[in-house]
Amino acid sequence: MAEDIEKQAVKLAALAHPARLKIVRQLANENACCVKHLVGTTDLAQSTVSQHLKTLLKADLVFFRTEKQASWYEINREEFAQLSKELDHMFKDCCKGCDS
Amino acid sequence: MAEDIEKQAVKLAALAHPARLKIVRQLANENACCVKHLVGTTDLAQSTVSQHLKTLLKADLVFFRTEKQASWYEINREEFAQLSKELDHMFKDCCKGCDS
DNA sequence: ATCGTATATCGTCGATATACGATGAAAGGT
DNA sequence: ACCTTTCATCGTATATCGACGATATACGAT
Repeated sequence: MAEDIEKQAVKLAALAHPARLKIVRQLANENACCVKHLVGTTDLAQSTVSQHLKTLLKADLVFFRTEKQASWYEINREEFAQLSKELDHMFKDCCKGCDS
Repeated sequence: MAEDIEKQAVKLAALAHPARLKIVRQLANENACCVKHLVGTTDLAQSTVSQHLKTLLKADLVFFRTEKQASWYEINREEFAQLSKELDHMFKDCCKGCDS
């Protein structure tokens, strides 16, 4: 469970930045985007966007695949659903001592 | 909506730390705790715990009241429910272009 | 082979976060 | 009055983040 907390923190940290939230929204709307497209919608440098995507990828919040020269990032809806559920569970007092 | 994103990011950032997640769990289980008690359960210095609580308070994730010499921090369940809902909404593609 | 396009990574730097101990304020107990 | 308990804040040291430009890599086109 201690590891669970670490992973939760990593996921939450990955989302705790306006630029990454915007990227996630974009991905949610289009399902998948290549980097260039995201650069266009965020007005950040390409290297910065790449960095943010790496953060999201490390947190397993997005999928990655390469197609020709382009890299495609796709939203991982399951992880979001899971995280939302965990958050919902966290604040409920229904599970005193169950440590989950 | 842009402000919305900022506030979301602040809340998520407040949760994006193992120590604060543990504190929140504790608060969820006991509804409210004083600082000393939280210090006991986190093996961090008292000043560090106070600092983390300040972060949670700034993000409106907890309530604060003082009673005698003690400070009581109480979980704000509504904010958690709201955040969970927003997270759930975020990854769904049901709202293309609705920007909410 | 060379060029252009799309990305990732590196190096850097200022800003922010995290931890601690020391100090001080508020309130209760002796 | 004095001491203890409880907590917040300050100062400091260190680590991590977030941004950029520069550079490296991969690959298709010419």
